[in-house]
Amino acid sequence: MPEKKNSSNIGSVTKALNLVDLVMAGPNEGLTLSEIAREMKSSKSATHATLRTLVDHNYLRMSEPGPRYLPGMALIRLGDLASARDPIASLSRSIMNELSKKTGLTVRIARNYDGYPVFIERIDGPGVVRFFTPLGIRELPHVSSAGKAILAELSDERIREIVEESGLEARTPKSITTLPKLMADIRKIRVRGYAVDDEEDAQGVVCIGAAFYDHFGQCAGGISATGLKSELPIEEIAKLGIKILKHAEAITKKLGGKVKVRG
Amino acid sequence: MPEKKNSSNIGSVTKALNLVDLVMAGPNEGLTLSEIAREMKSSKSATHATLRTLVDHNYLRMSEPGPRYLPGMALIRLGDLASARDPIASLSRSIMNELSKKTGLTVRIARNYDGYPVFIERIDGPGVVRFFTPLGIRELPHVSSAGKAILAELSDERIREIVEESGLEARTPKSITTLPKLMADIRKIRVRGYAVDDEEDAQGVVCIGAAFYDHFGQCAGGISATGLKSELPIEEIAKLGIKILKHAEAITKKLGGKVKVRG
DNA sequence: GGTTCCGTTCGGTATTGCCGAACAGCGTTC
DNA sequence: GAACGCTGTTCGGCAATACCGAACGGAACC
Repeated sequence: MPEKKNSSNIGSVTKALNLVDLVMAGPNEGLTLSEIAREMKSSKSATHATLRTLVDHNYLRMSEPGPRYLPGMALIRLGDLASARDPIASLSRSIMNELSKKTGLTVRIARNYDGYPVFIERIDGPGVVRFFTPLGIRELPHVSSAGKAILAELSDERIREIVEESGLEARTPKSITTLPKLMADIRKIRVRGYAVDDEEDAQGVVCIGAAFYDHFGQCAGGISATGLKSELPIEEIAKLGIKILKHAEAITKKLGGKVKVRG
Repeated sequence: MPEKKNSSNIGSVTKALNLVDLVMAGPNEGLTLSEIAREMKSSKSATHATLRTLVDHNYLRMSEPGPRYLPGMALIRLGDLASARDPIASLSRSIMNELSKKTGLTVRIARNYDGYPVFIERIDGPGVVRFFTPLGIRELPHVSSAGKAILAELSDERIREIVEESGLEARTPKSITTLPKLMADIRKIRVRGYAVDDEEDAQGVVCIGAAFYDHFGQCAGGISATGLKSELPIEEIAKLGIKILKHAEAITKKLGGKVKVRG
């Protein structure tokens, strides 16, 4: 996913990084050299050289019997390091754990990336249900509680910009798909301090989120708790909202920020 | 850390990947272009092009005010994906959680990489103490319980090879530094099924580990629990060993392997 | 044994990534 | 205020180098 198609990038590096993404998106058994070369529309020899370089750096590894390429251990190493070096992720971890234990829900935090949420850490709930929630991806802001909590911290002007940029895609019949409806929800969020995603991203899935702030008073991101609709009756949501707001404030304090006063 | 200095690698890609490592090893505030160019012994313009490519792919990002380079969100994305795609890591997670909850210890699993342990997942204990335990790195096998548990599954011949390759570095006064002592410990591990690292890697830190097996009957890796020596009296260790062995067997079953019968 | 995939290696070509110089934006210092 | 040092950025020219295609060697399958 090359976000910006900036020219004057180094071609061989771009190719190598795209190749990593290709292997990551590939099947669990891995991909063969020929498959990769075909997909990359490049010669086998050139692809081979790139692959060897990536294998030498452990970005990829070869499967045990068949010569197939798989994700390598350097990716785990870099991900772990990046997570450990991210002040928001590392400072929030204990608070996320606490929230997950108290509520039994899956807890996530997102960074505020120019108004868009990027989830950077996740603590799965104890139940058998696992939510498909990839990390490190710039997500649409209007279909997650953390995203909406971040949106609510922006100016109305900036919200309109973002909506114009990326639209209001309907993930479910309950998704917010018009700007007036979104703004109405944003106003509610600004008053009560927490956001609710009631099956707006996935059917049967509810999540509640609140924003936290850095030492500049800027919105640094949002924390959210996710669960099944059947486990979260309406009357619980308000209570949970307050609880999540409290945990968001705890993160704000850890980041050295000022807790927002709500009227 | 380029493991093998294989020639005929793609230079610009190698440079780019080394550059990622450089930023990862750098300070939390990030590195400037000039600093990176100096360190890489390359011109600013060339380094700039490489950096831009990495930023476009989100491997790196720029710090908010000052133009400094920091780890990007793609690393978290790839690490999360790699972890999710690793069958050992994803199948073991629930078992690791259970073990951590029961014991209150930090639980880790390592893959068997040609006899060397590579830790791929970690669940921190509830306490305030955090152990510095990076993931995705080929570690020395003789200073961790998971490493020794994996070693015990190899032939004596292979163990000698590994010791010759990487030596027996002393991390603490209690580290095993001679082959006969290592072999004596290995024999004990083979009998009782679990390995103990009694302050052999770090002072005041104890860990206990056991191996698990894949459907070929090969040792796929090891699981270990880590805690402070003061929390783990000698008489507890045997009990804990049995407990960890049981959890290792649970992982073996999930991997479709056969549980080893011990005499 | 033939056929068809696979992965790997090897030179020739021209693409392309490198360098150094020059420019522009800040902050400090004199 | 102006000069300096440090940034990051851009541009053209040269040479290195990453590409390609062909050829080889091995495995699997018919």
